[in-house]
Amino acid sequence: MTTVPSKHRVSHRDKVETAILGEAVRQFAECGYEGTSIATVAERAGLSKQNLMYYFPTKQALYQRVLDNVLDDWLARMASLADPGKDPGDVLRAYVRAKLTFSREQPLASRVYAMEVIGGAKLYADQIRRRVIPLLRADIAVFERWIAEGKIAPVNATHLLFAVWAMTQSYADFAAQMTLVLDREQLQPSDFDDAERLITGMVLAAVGLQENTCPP
Amino acid sequence: MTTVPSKHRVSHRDKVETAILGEAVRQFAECGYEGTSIATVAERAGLSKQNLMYYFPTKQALYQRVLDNVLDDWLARMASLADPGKDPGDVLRAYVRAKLTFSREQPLASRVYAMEVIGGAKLYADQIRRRVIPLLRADIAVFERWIAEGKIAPVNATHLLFAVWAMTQSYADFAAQMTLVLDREQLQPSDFDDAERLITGMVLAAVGLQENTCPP
DNA sequence: GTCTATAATCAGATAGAC
DNA sequence: GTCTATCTGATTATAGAC
Repeated sequence: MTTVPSKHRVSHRDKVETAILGEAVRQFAECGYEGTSIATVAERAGLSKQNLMYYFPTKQALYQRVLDNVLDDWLARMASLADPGKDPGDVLRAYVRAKLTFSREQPLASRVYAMEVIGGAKLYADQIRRRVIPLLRADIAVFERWIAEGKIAPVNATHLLFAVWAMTQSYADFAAQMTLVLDREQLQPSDFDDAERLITGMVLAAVGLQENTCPP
Repeated sequence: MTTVPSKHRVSHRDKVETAILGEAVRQFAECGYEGTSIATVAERAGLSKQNLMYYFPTKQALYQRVLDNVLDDWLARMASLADPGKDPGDVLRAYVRAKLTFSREQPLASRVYAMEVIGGAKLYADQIRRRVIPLLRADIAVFERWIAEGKIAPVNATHLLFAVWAMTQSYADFAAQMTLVLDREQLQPSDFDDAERLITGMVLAAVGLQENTCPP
């Protein structure tokens, strides 16, 4: 049960767990929870199924750990971006950029989370309630305060956040369709630059911080 | 193999297939392809698993039919909305409304499609290439023509379409998370009204057809 | 078209030697 | 910690009577 304290900086257990989790997030993202077999994950991580189950006693435990890691990473990037004291334009730009960076750097993580939510979040609703919703509500409250102070145009703050979430998230989740439209093997850095420009422009125009005009 | 021509307006086969497909789309949306068992679908549709397999010889055949129906419905709603001769504002409003209506009326269909794309569209990439991409490309071309004619502001038309797609689609796919934020059992008609107002406002502001200003 | 019966396979999980 | 061996249950799919 307990582990002997290791003198190595990175224990063997950590190394093996990292390898397992790296393959697990890939499989869960591609095939979903039920479509993923722990035998496949084990094989690609370079160990036997039985050995994997020494580190993660059940498939659910593995899945929960993957989701926990996804959420940890995401929360670390997104926490306390929205500060009512900062400039609204700066915050909105940073917000879009941070979410888009997550989609670019951790597309598999994004897809695992998306699949869980689409399926109704039956296994993870409680964690979302506890860890995600408060953050989203706080962000919405900041937007609403700016509106009350007349710093941004009076839009529906909740749905504005939904919109930002959706637009940025889709560059991970719907990448397969986007690459078909763009006729590429995979999304390029320049695609993310284009996305950031367009989304930022949309959001700023929506809240009255930027004017997009037609040429006369 | 072949069916005797029926004198009934709706054949027995049609009725049974409709019942099966109705449960199948629900199961595939909730549990994904691998997570769905045809035995469960059959039971909820009121027949035996073996009987279901008389109508759909394999699980894949059932899944393909579900996806085909999803796409048929979506294409019927979205085809030829973007007409370069029409008023850009009217077209964009209609586009947002049509996609949002689909998310409200057919959330399960939307989720099945989303899961397939997130997983890499391994089974359905060809159909998407043949039936979806041309439509999206045509829409993009219309947007670009309006830009060239100076009718809307010069934004990246491709990513504008991605944005509209993402924002509207998310009211089906991410409904589970939205209801947690909004603290509701399920999304209400008023939520879709709010969404339509915000998204339409964002899109029109982005292309310079509407000014959103802060109060002074 | 619907049923009973069953084949064939594969999954997650456990036991125990080393 | 890692291995061999095995259990148990579920799943897709088929065969054939009626």
